[in-house]
Amino acid sequence: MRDGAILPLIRSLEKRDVLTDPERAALEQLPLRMREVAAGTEMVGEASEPLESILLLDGYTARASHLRTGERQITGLNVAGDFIDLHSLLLKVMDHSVIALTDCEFATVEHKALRALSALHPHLWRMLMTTIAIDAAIQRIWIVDLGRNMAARHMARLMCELYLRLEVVGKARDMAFRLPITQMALADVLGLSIVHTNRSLQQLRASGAIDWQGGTVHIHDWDYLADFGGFDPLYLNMVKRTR
Amino acid sequence: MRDGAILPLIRSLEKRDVLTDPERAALEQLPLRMREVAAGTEMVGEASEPLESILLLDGYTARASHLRTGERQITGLNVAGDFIDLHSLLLKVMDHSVIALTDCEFATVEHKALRALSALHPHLWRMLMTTIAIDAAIQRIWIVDLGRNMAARHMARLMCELYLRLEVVGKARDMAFRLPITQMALADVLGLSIVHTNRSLQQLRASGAIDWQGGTVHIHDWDYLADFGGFDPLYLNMVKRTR
DNA sequence: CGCTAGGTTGAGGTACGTCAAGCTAAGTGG
DNA sequence: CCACTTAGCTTGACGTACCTCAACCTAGCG
Repeated sequence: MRDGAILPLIRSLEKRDVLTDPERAALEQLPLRMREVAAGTEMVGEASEPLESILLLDGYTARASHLRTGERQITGLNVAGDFIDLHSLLLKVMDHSVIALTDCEFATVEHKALRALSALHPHLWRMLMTTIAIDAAIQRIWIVDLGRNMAARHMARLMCELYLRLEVVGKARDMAFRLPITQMALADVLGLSIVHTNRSLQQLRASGAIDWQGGTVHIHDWDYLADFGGFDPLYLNMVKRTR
Repeated sequence: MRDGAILPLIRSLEKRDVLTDPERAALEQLPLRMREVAAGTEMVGEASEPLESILLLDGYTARASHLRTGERQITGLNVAGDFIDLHSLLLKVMDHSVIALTDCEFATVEHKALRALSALHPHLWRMLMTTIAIDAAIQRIWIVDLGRNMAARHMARLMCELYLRLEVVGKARDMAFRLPITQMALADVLGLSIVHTNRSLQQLRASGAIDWQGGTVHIHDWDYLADFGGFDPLYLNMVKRTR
């Protein structure tokens, strides 16, 4: 499992730009420490100051913030291939926690090793910085959904987004993907109550656009789903651009 | 006006880290093209591919996304000293537009010049990348507010955020700052209707926490405002850290 | 076989939105 | 100097998307 562990990241980067052989080699030679955690584990605590970044290899993690009332809002979802908390290298103090929504496999990389990478491979470093900018673009879409979209449309767009992000790293195909999380977690993504999340989901099911059973989402009508949710994949920047 | 134009940016960066003299000089020697626009101008269009980045010197700009229904959601506010669309250097295609909410002074810098900077001053470059990460942190707070906070609390937290961000660049002091934007613009920030924005504002006024007249916000009771909104400035990363 | 986590449903409440009207202040033209 | 316009703010009445509470259902598990 150690070999090829970094493949999802490479796939994700190559969706947007060309990796040279030396860059690819540099990534493959990054000193990774392989780890696993069970669903529900807090992987990085709020206000902590990590000395390493996390590369997610399998499963789902969430960036979560907690209010004084005990409520929780998830501000980001990460999938295999995502370099979670690359930004902890820049910001030092975590303004949120990272939680494993499912059982997860991941690798940790010391900040030291990443800084070395930045010195030796400036273009590769720029590609990694680009992933931070893409995360920010995704957050902007979430802001639009939370501010101006009805629950079911918000859910529709999220499903479109997840499908494309998972497809890039080979975790989704044939209009289906694993999503073994609870409706409570989804509610915290959408900023809804569990009850209303359930009802919005039923609305999508009733429309024939998707179903979600046994932890697997099937998209039956992509065109309808994307149109209903107002999904435009531009923000995911899944276009290869020359350097 | 050309001289010292970049001062707000320098102030903003020095709030978080130390600038060496060569770094400071490099910033001051950036080839800037000074410009002004009137309130309401679209400064960068959605789906455009800018070849320069904008450094805001005075006024307010907003990142805005439009829905098919014609509704608008503002996903970010920028103040003097903010390097807007630094990320356009990384992402190429704009996923949103940038709008002047007030009359604005700004400078444009060619991407070419910024790339040169990245090669010559890697640490300075990291500081600029850090501003992207901070933007993302602010967006996460907005997601939390939109998802889980009542309108008046959301507004309270926003006012705290704006005060601190403006104070860093010398645009706010004595618990007051200029905010000559319309309630419609504020509504698009908060994801509310104009009517409800107005009523939430009145609630804050009635509580004695703030008032907002003639385009100037006065914070009468910071402690109450921060507590009511659940404001914790951690996410703004306004702490100087050694490199 | 009982326990538990998670999903589903109904009933009633609330924080919002929408529509419509009236208000104020600044600007414009005669 | 005054009518007129216009953008923005404010208020009331009413509608709705979503929340809360509470119950029940289902499947997995010790």
